[in-house]
Amino acid sequence: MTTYEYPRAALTVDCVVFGVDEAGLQILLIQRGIAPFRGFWALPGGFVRIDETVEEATRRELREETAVERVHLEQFGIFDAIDRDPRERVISIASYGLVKLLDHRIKAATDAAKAAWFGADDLPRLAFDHAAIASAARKQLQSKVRSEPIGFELLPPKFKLTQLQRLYEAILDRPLDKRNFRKKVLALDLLEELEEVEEDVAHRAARLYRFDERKYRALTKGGFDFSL
Amino acid sequence: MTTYEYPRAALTVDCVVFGVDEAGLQILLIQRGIAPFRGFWALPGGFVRIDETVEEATRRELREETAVERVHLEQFGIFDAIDRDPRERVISIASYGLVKLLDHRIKAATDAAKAAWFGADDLPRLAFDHAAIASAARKQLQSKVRSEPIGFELLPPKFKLTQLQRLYEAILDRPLDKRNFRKKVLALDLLEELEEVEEDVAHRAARLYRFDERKYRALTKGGFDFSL
DNA sequence: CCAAAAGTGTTTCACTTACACCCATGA
DNA sequence: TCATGGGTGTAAGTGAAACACTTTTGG
Repeated sequence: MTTYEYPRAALTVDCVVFGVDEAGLQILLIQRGIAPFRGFWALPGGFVRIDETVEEATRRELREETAVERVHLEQFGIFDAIDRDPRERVISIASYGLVKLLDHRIKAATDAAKAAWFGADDLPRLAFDHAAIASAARKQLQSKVRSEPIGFELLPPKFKLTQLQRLYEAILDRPLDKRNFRKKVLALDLLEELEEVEEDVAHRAARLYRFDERKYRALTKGGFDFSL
Repeated sequence: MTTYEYPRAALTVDCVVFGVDEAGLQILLIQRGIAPFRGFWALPGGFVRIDETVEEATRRELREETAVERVHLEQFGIFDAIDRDPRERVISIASYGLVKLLDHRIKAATDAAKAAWFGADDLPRLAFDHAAIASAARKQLQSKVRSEPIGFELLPPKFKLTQLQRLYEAILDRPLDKRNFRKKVLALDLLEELEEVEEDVAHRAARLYRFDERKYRALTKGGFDFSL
């Protein structure tokens, strides 16, 4: 059991990094410099080293390839088709990541590896089976957002309810009723209403809110329903 | 990219096989014949070969170690702590499996490897991190059973509603109201009511039902709520 | 005063929950 | 006739969905 009868598959991680801006849900891609799929856009990712966990590998690859550092990660699937990589047998563990776009918009563009954001509905042709991975990630995000308040990971610390609503609309890909949305999200009692309001806008200033992680942790034991 | 800078982790699969009988939810374990953890009970599983998918590896290991053949499998997690295997770095992909206990009750006991069923609440001390894997599998099963009718995988083709209710009670680990359960499960319109009834029982004979996979497939696009 | 987004309640309908008794069968 | 599980309906409460106008601000 310390020697092996069989050759091993290689293990990689791939990560679908989501951000949201005015244009909706965005995904971070890198352009490959080497074959196969040279010149194609692809998900950031790479091989898992023997002395790191899967999450550590994912964070390391994101740092190296896209300079993304603060990111909420969730593993969501395994991609293991025998021929998904033409070079050799590679099994990939897929995660999605959520970042506050403003933090990362510029960094990604200035990193050595060519990285860029694309609209989630408007991805270029991707290397390997990355299109399938990205599509699975969106489905997973849609389903996860109903049972956990992960959406807040995508917003700045202070935000207005309209921003939050736009975020959920982008993720769920359907319009939500304003009054019902506010009623429900406030009823969860996870938001702290701040004194501050928006400034310098040509219309009524919006009240700002902050996600109250303390209240969330208190609620989280027992699970709850976040569906909208 | 065809040679590697870094040594590779080994990739394994582990499977939490669930069955249900009168005593409730059961889990299938094998007793280890070799070190480490010699003599301990463990989840069936083993190394993934280079020419098989993760699901194929899981099915192969189940066949080899427990003679379990017909099983509904779902991957649910990755166990990747650096030191989870004392021999070397091993990353494991965990699945749970659902079997009709009657099919497998005897086979498991007669296979070469020593295998046996244990009450899910009454597991022995397990090898490696298998206790954590089994516990995660139960949680996952509880949550999955709310969104998909996987419970039927655990029952014989023809069953009575009381059996189905006992099954859900075993999985969810709480009592359910008989009238509400029947109302809801019939309202889903996934069951075909058979002409046949139970026989040779010392009380009123129960009507038998069959899961209608056709109707399920029709409903499945759009997703639905199976919570009880 | 106009444009643009913020903010606010009520009604309807569907679903969930709680709850107790009679029925059929074999021993 | 008794013991055992099978089978049935209703009322009250909760949550989801639909829906339109007034407020505030800067230009």
